[in-house]
Amino acid sequence: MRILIVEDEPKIGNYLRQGLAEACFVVDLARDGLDGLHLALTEAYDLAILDVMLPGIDGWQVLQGIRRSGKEMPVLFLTARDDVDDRVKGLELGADDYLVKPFAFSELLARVRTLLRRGGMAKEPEFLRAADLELDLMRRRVTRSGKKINLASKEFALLELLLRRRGEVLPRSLIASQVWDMNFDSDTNVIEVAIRRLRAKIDDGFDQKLIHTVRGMGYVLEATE
Amino acid sequence: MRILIVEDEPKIGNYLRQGLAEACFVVDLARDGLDGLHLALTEAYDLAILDVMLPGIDGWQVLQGIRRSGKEMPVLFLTARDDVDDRVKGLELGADDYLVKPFAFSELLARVRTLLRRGGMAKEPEFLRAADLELDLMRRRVTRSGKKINLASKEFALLELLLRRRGEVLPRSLIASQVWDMNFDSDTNVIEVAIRRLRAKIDDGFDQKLIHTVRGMGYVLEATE
DNA sequence: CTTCCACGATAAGGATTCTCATGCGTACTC
DNA sequence: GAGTACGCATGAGAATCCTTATCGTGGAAG
Repeated sequence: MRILIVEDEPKIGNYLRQGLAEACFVVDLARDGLDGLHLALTEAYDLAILDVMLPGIDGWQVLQGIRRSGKEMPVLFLTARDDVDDRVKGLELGADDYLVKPFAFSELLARVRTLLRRGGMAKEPEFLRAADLELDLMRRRVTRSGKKINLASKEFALLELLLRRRGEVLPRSLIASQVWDMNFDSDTNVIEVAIRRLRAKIDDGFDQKLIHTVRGMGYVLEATE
Repeated sequence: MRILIVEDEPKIGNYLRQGLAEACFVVDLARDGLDGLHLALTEAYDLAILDVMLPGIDGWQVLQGIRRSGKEMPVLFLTARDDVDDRVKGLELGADDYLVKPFAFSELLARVRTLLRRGGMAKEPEFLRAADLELDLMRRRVTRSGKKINLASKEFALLELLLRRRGEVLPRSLIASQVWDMNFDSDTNVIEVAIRRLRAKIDDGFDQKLIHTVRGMGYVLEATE
């Protein structure tokens, strides 16, 4: 699988190249937008990773150039934390996914694999919803009935999992593996505690409870009444 | 690559099978020692993952049976946190690596890959040392001049990295990627803070400092005088 | 030699997350 | 129906880790 990286910061670029090479990808690295676009048009890649902020022409323009040429490989955008609008714009222009800097390499790898598996079709959704609860994946923000709710990172990860598999009863083992990178320790109740904290933030004070306990099975997020 | 798992707890066994299958390994799962040994002897595996506590014959006996038959594939042991002696025994019997339950799946995967890459030769060391500092990888314990030092997990990971590459100057970017799963955020000083905490525990109060700052480069652990 | 600046050290504070202890409710047994 | 065991809920406390702010120091430039 061939991947094109367009990234001007040498530290990041080299790290990505090295990390992806170790994961058995063939990687080309371009240091600016022009080089990147040129490579993208003359070579055949299965995926492109574009930084938004680039010297010369920026990531959007590279993306536009790629799409105009008719190339359809999936594109993953790298954006700075604050430039939310950039992210929206990138998705509108035809990016398939985005990643906010700073990010964990494992996160990048996971997304790269996902994009390659499904060939770039079916973009990442931007929102997850259930009843009046809304989770904004891009902005990493959560609201219920329009009211902003602040979630810590574990809380967010847990809610994201519950929402992605809304209606399914998720056993603890699954939750542990997804949110905690797996932990077979039975003598801990981190999950209960985390659920408790999450409930306090998204269910307490609301009539309609969204998180339900299924005794002996696990937890579901459901908007049934 | 074919992997044999011998694990009686269904939760763990299934999870391992699934996770390793997703990582493109061919996996067989045995629920007890006898089945496991039988499979190990009749089929050809590139690696075996053995739980110590098993119904019927235990993990050591399976290992002994494997070795007696002349099979040399690498063996990774899974042990409970408390049974330290078990771990030592396992290594003496010819295991190549061990993992303490509970563990992160990513950790397991990393070790599996390492073992497969080097074909099981060259066992994991049990200790890392520098001057009078000793890090016990199995017990996850650290002593200096024989005095026990309690380290938090990040501190331990950092010290382990420094010790594994003792004498090398490690740039921040490397440390960040290894200990923090990479983080390109420049406006944080987590590393300095972590180094500080680590120094407080292993260098403060000792004449011979082990952690040295190399201005503009990074940090080294060295026992030079 | 002095000044300035970048880099690192350090302290303090806060946020997050885990552990532990305990309470409650449900389901099962007798 | 009473007793009991188990699973989950909850609260309190602590450990760990990160952020921010400030200070110090070494090295380069003038």
